[in-house]
Amino acid sequence: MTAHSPRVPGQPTATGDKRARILDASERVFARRGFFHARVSEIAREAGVADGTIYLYFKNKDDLLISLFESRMERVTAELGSALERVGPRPADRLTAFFATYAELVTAHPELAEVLTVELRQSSKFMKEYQNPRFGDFLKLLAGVIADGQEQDAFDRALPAPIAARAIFGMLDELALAWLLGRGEKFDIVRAAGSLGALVLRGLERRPT
Amino acid sequence: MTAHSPRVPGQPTATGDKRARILDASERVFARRGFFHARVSEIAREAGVADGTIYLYFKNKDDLLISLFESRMERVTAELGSALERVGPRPADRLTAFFATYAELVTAHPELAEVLTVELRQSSKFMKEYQNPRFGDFLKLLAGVIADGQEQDAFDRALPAPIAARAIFGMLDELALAWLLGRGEKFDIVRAAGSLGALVLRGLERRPT
Amino acid sequence: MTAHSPRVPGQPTATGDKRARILDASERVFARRGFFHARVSEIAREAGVADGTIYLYFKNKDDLLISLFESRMERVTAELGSALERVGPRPADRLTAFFATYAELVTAHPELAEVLTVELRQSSKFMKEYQNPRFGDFLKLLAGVIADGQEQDAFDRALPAPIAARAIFGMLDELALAWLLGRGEKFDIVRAAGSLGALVLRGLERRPT
Amino acid sequence: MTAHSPRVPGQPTATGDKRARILDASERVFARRGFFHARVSEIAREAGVADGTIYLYFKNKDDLLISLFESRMERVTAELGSALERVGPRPADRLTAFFATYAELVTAHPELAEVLTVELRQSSKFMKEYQNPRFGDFLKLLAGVIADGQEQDAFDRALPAPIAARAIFGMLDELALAWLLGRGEKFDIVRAAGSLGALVLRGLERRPT
DNA sequence: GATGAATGAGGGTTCATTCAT
DNA sequence: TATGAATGAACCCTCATTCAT
Repeated sequence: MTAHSPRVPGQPTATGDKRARILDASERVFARRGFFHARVSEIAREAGVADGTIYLYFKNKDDLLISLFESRMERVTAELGSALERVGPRPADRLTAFFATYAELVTAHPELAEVLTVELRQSSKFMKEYQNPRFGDFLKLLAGVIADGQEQDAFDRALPAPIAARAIFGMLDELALAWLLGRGEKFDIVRAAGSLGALVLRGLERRPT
Repeated sequence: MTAHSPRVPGQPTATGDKRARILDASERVFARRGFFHARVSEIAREAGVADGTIYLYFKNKDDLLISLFESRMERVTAELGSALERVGPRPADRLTAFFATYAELVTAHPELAEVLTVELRQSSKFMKEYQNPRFGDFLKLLAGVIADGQEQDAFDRALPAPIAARAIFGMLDELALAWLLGRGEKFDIVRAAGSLGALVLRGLERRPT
Repeated sequence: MTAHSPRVPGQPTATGDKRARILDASERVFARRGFFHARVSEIAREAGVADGTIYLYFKNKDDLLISLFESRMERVTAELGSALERVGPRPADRLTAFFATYAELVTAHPELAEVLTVELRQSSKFMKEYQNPRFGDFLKLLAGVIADGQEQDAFDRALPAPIAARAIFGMLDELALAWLLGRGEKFDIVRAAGSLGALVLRGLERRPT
Repeated sequence: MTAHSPRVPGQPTATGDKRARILDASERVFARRGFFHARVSEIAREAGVADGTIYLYFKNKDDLLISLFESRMERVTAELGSALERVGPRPADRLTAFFATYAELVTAHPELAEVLTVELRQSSKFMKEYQNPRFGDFLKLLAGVIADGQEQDAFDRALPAPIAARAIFGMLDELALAWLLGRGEKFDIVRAAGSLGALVLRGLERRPT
């Protein structure tokens, strides 16, 4: 590590470490309070840095949220991508794996889910200029599975793949929200996602005549 | 309606009219700015009343949002309810009508959709104590259709009806969001909802063996 | 009672009755909340009239306080005046009676005492233009007793009578305040006033050489 | 005092300086407008700080008033305490010094007197929970002088020392108020306090039979 | 006279952001 | 880089007062 640490993207540096700590803290605080009720100073305290330090790594509070989305959506998409690879090329298997893996991610990272579920939507509205490219990647991954199925004549073509992907995300997202808010009477989200996946698959699959 | 409108208790009066104007204004302003960025004074100006007047009808800004939800969800549920009645008793028909009617409501009332889609979620988080009974009614209507289908052996029983209802709402909600934000490249949401409804129906229906 | 009810000062009229109810209510509310924290609407509710009605009898909230002072100080001065008359002409007896009667008034009308003790002072500052003539009468009554004693060579002349009167009022006022705030551990204010009166009398009386 | 003032814990620092400036400003503004009419922004302007800075040092406007009381009563009690020490142990001398010093403090710090005289009373009512420990210390100092006199058989025992102290404070306080409000026709408060002190002393002293 | 719904000015307080150290 | 004290714009809400009925 030299005095002028070279910024290697994706490589943790001293700087990168502090940046990551701020992102982790903001994830917890946004999950706890929501974006608008979260205070920058609380994030700073939770990250163990001074308030001003946050502004060395992020332009402002909005940028912090956006950066958090990008960071986390990137991870989520990567995780789902490798899960799909593991199950092989068949669209039906991949779609099933998508549902299962998404549900597992939610249970493993409820704070992440809380932020993505609630705040992503908020932000997509009041930051219309922000195109959220990582969320686009996520949708493309899902749409790709569906488009593959359609091209292979395994899936019905009535619904354009991007719209189907969007609707499926809506299902999973709402399922996650219900699970997150239903503290106490929590249902089994992994099982529910499995049934939902089966339902969607049946709905998509072309019937042999 | 005579010049001296009779005071029928429980019926909207001159007072009810002002309350309604405030709710209408808040719907537009919340849709435009989002709840947090909306200023009470802007709602007042848009409603043609003084700032303080709002506080004669609503406890505070939060209560205004909650009241807006209750008012609008009640309407939406009523609208969907009568649409379901019109198509008769068959669960498959009712489910199809649900998808179609929801999409029509979104196109007819984009501001309402904007508020429900984006702010309902926000509020369900930061007002965890608020149980949102009207949204519950909405879900019950949908869950009832599914439960009926399951009882009549028309629909698969793998997924509990309330969870299926929740997931379907998520689909439609996300579809609405995509449509609302996709200014310019707007797809046909009614057609998309139709295809989605068919997909879900196929997924739910028990296959003849 | 004719249509234009003649305003006979000091005579209760239909109007006077409502005015009196408002004054009574304001006494209780000012005592309970203090002038600044008292709300006009609370006074109206307590008086059983509409908010606007108060403005038919009083110019504004300040005027309500001033009118309350005048009304109550008039009563207090009258009460003290007749007590002094009952004990005869001797300044020493009259001074003693003043202390005793003041203490009795406080115990009999704690709400009145609360208002006079706390709010009179506040108002004497922020309403410097208001000369408070009834409080002047009150002080004159007391100063008169002292001046009589001085003229009769019964009391020392070192202190001008108006200043002595003011100081004595300060004593009694502070005593009342201590008694009012000391809920629970209340001392016997009548006895304390008696001792204080004796102390002041000894201090005032010219010593036989 | 070196250029780099050493950080002695408990000693005023740069921070302490700003706090003191806010307290000084609030003293002037409260004296000028009264607590309720004083605006926080006016205090900030007068202190040469931003509005928000006040909230770094004080919880809210009420806390500012309370802190002002504590700060000033502490000073007053300290000043009176050292004056009493200077005149020696005799209760009669100490009581006389108390009257004189109090009057001198009022003339030297009229704004302080204005706040203590008018606002202390107000606050003791609407902040009943606030026990005002510094005012308690002040009263204890005075009560101590009287109790000493009573123990030494120099003063009459009819009146409990705390009540006598309270009454004497009432005298001085009312005297200060009359002096402060009597702009233009100001009497000589130091002389008046001297006469009053003599009066009280005569009243307290046990007569040789 | 009496009402009370409506008004709207006013202000305490918060908190994202800055910058001297 | 890092700090955190200081900033000051922004805003929700209160409540004395008015006036149409």
